[in-house]
Amino acid sequence: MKGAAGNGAEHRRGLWTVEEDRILTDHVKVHGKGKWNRIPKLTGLKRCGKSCRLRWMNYLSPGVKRGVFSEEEDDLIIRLHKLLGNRWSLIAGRVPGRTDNQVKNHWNTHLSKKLGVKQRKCKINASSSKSSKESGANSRTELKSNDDGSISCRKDEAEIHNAMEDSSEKVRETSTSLQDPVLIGDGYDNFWDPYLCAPNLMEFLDQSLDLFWDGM
DNA sequence: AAACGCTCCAACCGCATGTTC
DNA sequence: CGAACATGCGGTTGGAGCGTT
Repeated sequence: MKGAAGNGAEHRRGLWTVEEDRILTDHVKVHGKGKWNRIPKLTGLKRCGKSCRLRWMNYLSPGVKRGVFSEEEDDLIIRLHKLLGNRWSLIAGRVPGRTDNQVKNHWNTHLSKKLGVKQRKCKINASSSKSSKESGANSRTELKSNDDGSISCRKDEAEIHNAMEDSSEKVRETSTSLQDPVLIGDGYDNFWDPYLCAPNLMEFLDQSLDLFWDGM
């Protein structure tokens, strides 16, 4: 795998064995999810907590669907990606049984080729991990729908405000409503950034999906 | 049969944010 | 309030498996 930095030599790396899977599954069944960093100590697994979490979330969790993606799933992912960009966790949240990693892999290996889409970078979600390293900061922005229906976002409010201001010109030029969405982006001819106009993410998604289903 | 190249997915990394103390 | 720890995310990559030469 990648460089030795990070978890140290005390942790095993690479593919999980059946025995490791069994130990982790047994532990989660008994103790539940969470406190991943304690699992190696408690179980004797020579894996870091992050690795345990990832293995459970992406493979061992009973909710995870295996096997090939159906046409319907493909279609849903394509539409959601058009709406959300590379926000894989959000997309996966709308595709039952699929994880963000599965969706991301499927997009990168199948769907992007199928559609002939260049890997786009979200306007706000600007930098790759490499450029993040170079700049010393990750400018990723994440949308989250809260219980009260509002949207919270992992980014300084000032930056958010600036981004919105920055885009306001496009907003004025291109749209004032959901029926006439905000169009930005480079990979697609048009990209509608929900971040710029949605008061409520899930409501927005539902509306948007409806519009896309109707419009296609 | 061996060597090579390609595809695809599991897993890793670095970073940001959230939580606890 | 700040430090330490825990969790979650997206980008990237190693390598198993398969097809081709």
